[in-house]
Amino acid sequence: MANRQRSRSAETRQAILSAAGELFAERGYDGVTMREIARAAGCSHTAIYLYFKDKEALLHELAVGPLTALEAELAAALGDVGLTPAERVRAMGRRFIRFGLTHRNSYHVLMMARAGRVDEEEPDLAVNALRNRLFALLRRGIAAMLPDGTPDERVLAYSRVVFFHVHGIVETYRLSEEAVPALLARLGSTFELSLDVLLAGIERTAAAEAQRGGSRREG
Amino acid sequence: MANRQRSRSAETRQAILSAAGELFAERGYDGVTMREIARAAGCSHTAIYLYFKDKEALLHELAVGPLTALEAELAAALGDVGLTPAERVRAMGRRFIRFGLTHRNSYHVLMMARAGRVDEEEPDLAVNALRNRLFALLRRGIAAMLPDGTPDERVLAYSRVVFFHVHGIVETYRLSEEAVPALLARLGSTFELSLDVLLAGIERTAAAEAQRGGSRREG
DNA sequence: ATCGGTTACTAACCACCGGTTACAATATAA
DNA sequence: TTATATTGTAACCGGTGGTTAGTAACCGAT
Repeated sequence: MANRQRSRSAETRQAILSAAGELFAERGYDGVTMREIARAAGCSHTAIYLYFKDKEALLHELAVGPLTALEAELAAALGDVGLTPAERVRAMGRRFIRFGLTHRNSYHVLMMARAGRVDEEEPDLAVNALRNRLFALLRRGIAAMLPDGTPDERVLAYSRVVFFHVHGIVETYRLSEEAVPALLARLGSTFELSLDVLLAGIERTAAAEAQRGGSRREG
Repeated sequence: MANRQRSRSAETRQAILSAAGELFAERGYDGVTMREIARAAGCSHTAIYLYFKDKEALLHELAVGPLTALEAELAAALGDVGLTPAERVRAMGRRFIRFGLTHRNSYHVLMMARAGRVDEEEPDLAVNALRNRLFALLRRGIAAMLPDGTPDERVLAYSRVVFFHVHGIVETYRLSEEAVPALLARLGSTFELSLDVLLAGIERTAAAEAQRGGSRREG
């Protein structure tokens, strides 16, 4: 049987993936060359192209796992019935921030996936679908904390606001040399304050909006 | 006299700067090569190294002007006595966002300037000083809208929160293909909502904090 | 046992990058 | 006119991501 060849191939593929994962995490996507990955994986750099279309495809494949895990985390936060709607959004924000700081390369893939690619095939689509699902989870969380009957368009707007905020936090420290635990020890309370401000602001603004809308409907 | 040479040299230098400015704005720093800049400037790529240490120094020199203009804009917003403190912070946020979206490369320089460089000389320091001054302006704006007697440490924390937010907006659309006017037409009201949420959240959170602090002091 | 085809892989190469060096042309000062 | 800066370039360096032509090992079938 062809098991011998098959497993050899799978091992090489896995070695490439592991090596690339470690190196990307250590020094970032641009800071790592295909030759380095190959050296760490114990093959020539051309062998990588047998298993992955190009460097970016390698990164994409590495990102899908963590991103799927993030999706599960956000879904869990969204479904936590022991929390108020606002607390659920806070939990989602916290997890999103922690994820972004921990899996910097995966986060980058998530953000940089071009929305409207035509010429590509699978991997970009997978990431795009993932991104849409993540944003949908966020929207559901936001919708639950807004007054009943808030129109979809407003839910979308508030979701964007939340995204801007947490994305800003992640981006601010994405390239920091500081390890995540140290970063959270130093700035965790600032991040919490940030979420405080965000949620309080949404509640207040949305309430004012609802009141305006209500009185306008009455008048 | 040496005017002939001097002006020739100045012209070449300026041609390089103009070409690089246009190309960077069009296709981004990484998307442009020194050879392209040289071609557009009408010289060989090695000539660029006569006037600029390296590609990054070219970008830095291009960024100093716009960043200084931003500083003036923020200072003007901060000094606008016709506005309430919160409105002044809103004006600063608006200008910061517009700047970030309009001068994407300069913005990038501002954000990426490594804080603690040892081996570098002038240009990095200039950008760093600029960044510190910009953040100081923001802090003064925030301090004015917080309750009297808010400790510096809290002012800093709230300033970070504001920065996270506006930075998140800029980062979200930094790589968008959309032109700035189109972007603002489509999302300007979302950005305004975002600033609404941010300012309302700060006021509410800071008030709650002050009350806690006050009652604690009283008790 | 061996032969043909598939699989797994690589050496050599491509065009290009940012940056350096050794050298030519020209304008200026003496 | 001659010596010296100034201004510029061609050729090169080590490196990149990626391609291609070719090889060695394995596999199933005769």
